Amino acid sequence: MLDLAVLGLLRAGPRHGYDLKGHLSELGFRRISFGSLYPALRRLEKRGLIIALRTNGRRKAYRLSEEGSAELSRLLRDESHPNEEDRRFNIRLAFFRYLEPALRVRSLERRRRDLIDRLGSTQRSLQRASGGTVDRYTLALMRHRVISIQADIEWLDELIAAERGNVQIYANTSSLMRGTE
Amino acid sequence: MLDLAVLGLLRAGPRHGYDLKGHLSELGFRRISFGSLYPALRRLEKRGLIIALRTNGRRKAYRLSEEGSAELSRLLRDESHPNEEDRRFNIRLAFFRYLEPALRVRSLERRRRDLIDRLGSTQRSLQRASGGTVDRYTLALMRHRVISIQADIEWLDELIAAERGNVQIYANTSSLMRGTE
DNA sequence: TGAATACTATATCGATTCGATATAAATGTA
DNA sequence: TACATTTATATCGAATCGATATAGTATTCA
Repeated sequence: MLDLAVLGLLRAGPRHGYDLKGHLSELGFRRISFGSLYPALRRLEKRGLIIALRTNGRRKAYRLSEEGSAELSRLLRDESHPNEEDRRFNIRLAFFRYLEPALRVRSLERRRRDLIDRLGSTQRSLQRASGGTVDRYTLALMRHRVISIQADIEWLDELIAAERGNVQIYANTSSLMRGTE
Repeated sequence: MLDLAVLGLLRAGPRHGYDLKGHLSELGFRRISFGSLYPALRRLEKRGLIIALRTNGRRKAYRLSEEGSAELSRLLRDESHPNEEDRRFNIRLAFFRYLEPALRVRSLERRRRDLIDRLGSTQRSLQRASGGTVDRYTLALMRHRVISIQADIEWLDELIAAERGNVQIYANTSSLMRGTE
């Protein structure tokens, strides 16, 4: 999963470890630690997917190799993960531009099916729980989960529509900038 | 994190491993694997926080010890995790009924501050990215993240209001049951 | 009845990831 | 100059994941 993120970032040009961490944060993957990032870099270097460039000072920059680029494509295409982790899908999406356009809609639709499944089972859980057995906090949690999944599916529908018809997404942005306070 | 979940579930009565997994799924923590659950049980048993009960057959049920109950309270109270993981907060919330009522609002408000922080930094990322440097998928991802955090904060506000005023939450449930299709 | 299939249940293994900590150079700033 | 912050890499033990093994029990149905 980190491999995917690292290869994806290096696809745009050479970067060193600390720099990668910064860009991952910008992308929203804030909790990825150096304790996984640096080992991942050595791992990828050993596999020949990235190549260390000597730079001045303590920095060790890496660039993507041919094999690395191929591996990135493979990971982006990869359909062997049924019901993949949210984080993993998000990382894939962040590098969607490197996925063959023809495969993008398919990938989004697969994600949609996963979420529909999840919605169903979460709703069933909720319905069982609504029988009065469950305390209000758990119930609140379950309800919020349903709403979140529904919102994710609607968002995905917009992405799919945009992908199909080249529709403009999110015409209005002002609400995104209001501070909830 | 798993410790918290296991202790929380056992608080309501003895259960065996497979059973715990099932209940975790019901609660929405679907991706917790046996590869972490069983080691966690042995870990907790070794620390004397849970006690194995002999049952018929292959089952090994566990019950919470006095120390386990104390540890659960401690973990629920725990404020040493600034900006805790979403998953961890959700697990704490699922067992909120075991947290002293006076501490509940505080805990929710701390979570709210964390989310406000996250909202701010995510919005700043988005604003930087909107300068035209970033592709549409990454942009879509960042925008969706902002919206999700805003929704989480609003949900939290309802929880806080309910906690303070004993207000009924979610009067209307019908929309939660519609299948998005 | 008996064979095939699914479900329940525990366990283990290597690899990955986390979270905390150490170290030190460069840079800012009082 | 002295001190704090930021940049940067590294390491360590522990937690978690994901896949796989094993085997008893229940269900199905030919």
